[in-house]
Amino acid sequence: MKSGDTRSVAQHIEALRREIDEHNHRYYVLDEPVVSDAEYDRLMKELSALEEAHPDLITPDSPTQRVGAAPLAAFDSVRHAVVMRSLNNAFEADEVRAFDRRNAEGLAAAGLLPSEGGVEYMAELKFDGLAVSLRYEAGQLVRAATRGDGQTGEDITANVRTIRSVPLRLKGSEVPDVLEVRGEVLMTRKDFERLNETQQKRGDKVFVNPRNAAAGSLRQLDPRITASRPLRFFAYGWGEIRVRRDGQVDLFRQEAGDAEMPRPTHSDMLDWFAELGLPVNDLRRRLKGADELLAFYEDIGARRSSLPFEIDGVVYKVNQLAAQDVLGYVARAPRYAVAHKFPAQEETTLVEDIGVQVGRTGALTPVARLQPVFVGGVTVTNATLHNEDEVRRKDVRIGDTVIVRRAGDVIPEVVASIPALRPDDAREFRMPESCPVCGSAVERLEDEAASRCTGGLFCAAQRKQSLTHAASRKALDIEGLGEKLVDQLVDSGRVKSLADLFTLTALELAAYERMGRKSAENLMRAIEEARKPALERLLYALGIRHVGETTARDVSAHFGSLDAIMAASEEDLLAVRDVGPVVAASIRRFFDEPHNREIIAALQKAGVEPVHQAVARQGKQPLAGKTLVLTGTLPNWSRDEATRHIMAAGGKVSGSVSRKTAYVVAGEEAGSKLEKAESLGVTVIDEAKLRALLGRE
DNA sequence: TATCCTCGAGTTCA
DNA sequence: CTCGAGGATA
Repeated sequence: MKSGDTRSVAQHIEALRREIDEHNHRYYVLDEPVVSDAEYDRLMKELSALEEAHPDLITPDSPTQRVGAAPLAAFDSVRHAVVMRSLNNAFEADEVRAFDRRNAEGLAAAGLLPSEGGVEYMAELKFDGLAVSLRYEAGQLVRAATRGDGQTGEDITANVRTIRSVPLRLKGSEVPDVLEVRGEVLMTRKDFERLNETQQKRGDKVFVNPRNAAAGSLRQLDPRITASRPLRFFAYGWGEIRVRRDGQVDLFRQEAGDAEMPRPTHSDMLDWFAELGLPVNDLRRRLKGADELLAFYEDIGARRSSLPFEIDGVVYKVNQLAAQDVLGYVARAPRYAVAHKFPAQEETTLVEDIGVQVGRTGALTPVARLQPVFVGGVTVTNATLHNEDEVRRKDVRIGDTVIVRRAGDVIPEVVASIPALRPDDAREFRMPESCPVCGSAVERLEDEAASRCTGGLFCAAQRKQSLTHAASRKALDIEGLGEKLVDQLVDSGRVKSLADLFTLTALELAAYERMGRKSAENLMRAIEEARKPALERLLYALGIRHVGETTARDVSAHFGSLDAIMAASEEDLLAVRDVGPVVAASIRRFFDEPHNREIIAALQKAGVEPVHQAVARQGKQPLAGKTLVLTGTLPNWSRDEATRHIMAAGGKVSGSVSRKTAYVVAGEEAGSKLEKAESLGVTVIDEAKLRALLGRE
């Protein structure tokens, strides 16, 4: 081969590499690709083919060489040229104010008077991932290491090379001779979920959270596995830096207090990293004084759940590097920076016991009694475990340490147990064979997840729950009949069924605890109003299995009176839309039960008479035939109000998003339904748009 | 029969 | 909100 040929091939290869690097940068770092995946693949193929033909021209920084290394036996340890420090934490606003005050005083004492508006800071996100250090020499990525104890970490170069957003060589012609970049490796929530889906399909281990998934992926001895995991990287700091100046190599080490860094402020440094092609997160601000820092914290906190990745707080750093040097370090952490943490969304705690609750339908629900733990802003002591299978699946035992979460939602959830921390005397949960409240037999039907108490209304727990259900807002709406009072009424034997409620007198009520004359009168008035319920409300209040709000409404509208419903055969019932064999049989069985007939007779005797409201509301029906889904908190309407308005306009409100959903109405702190809507391409509107659709401004 | 769409039921803390 | 399960539909 002629040497001229080789040079032109080498030039061609280099040009291809530059082009691919640029596309990589645009795709993985800037998130704005300019070529199709197919075009990108074509370039990669062309490069591979050329390299295959000229193996001598392969260099380690070639984009084809991300996954090259063979599996390791173990990780080598690496000593960091400059220690990787940790940050002091702040949880309260006062601590942040104190931090700002200390900085202002410290700088003033050194003659560095803060500018107008206070000390300048760089505020950034605190990613919930793994801290790593990347070492570039002459622009080439030569080493990547975990944080370890701060002095010494593990060599994870082969794995980090597979992370697409980490450049194998720095961009630009003036790269530093040495640059140690510090940053965080993490996984986005979406990537995490997708990874777990494939893991589950393959029967592989499912990860508890994105952080663990990222940690597990980074600690693979086989880089090919890491390459298949969707990891990301964000740069936020640095260790050793050497830059050539006037032909001389200058050494810059922040900790040594060296005079001049390549750029004078922390934010300039991050901008410089971005110019070198390193991923730097956009959510960073230059701010002045404690008030602006706290406002940033609030703002990020409000957006936390909608960020693509998990963060556990924000970080404030004094922006002037000269000022950072003046403030210096205390013990392991810099004085010029602080991590302002959000309340943890996930915590570990101890399962002290697993109790059992009896629901309205007799379902026995295991509940983990937890050692109180502060998660997501509240102290959690109980968490449902749903059913026996769930306890098995999560392998939660009494005495276990578990991970507890309050995700997007309010309700605490046991995410997983940590078997490694299990004591020898940990006990497995056994579903009791008899009801803990009434002692009746417990049965679990085949193909059902729930175990049920067979005691029916003989069981005090079920009686109480059915009364509470009947009094609830969507049923008879009896205000003032709370859990405590129901307990007393049932325990005293005064109220055995729904009908007994309507024979109560104010005088009688006053005898119960915490029942003054005023409360008793209010309750009597609420009971009085409940004597004329809409038919669908009464039907719902009866608590027939499989008959909820919607079915009660459909059945009421179809038959028009309680007598007609009671007289309907299973076949008649099947004619109602959305009523199938199971629901029809359940309704028929309820009214065949002599005890239930007695209760209804007693209700009628007590003057309870349902009215069938003709809902034949004329007028405009702009949402006729449309299904809407509500999520989050609307600015002016409650969920119920919005539902009423939508129904009045002929629309339906459903609880879950599907392709048939016409609109998703999203308010503040919208949850997973918003994401689902976006993935299905369903139109998302806000309250104002909904009002416009309803024809009211 | 499989798949999608809804509905029902249970649930925490302040 | 999420899961389980019933009902409708292809």
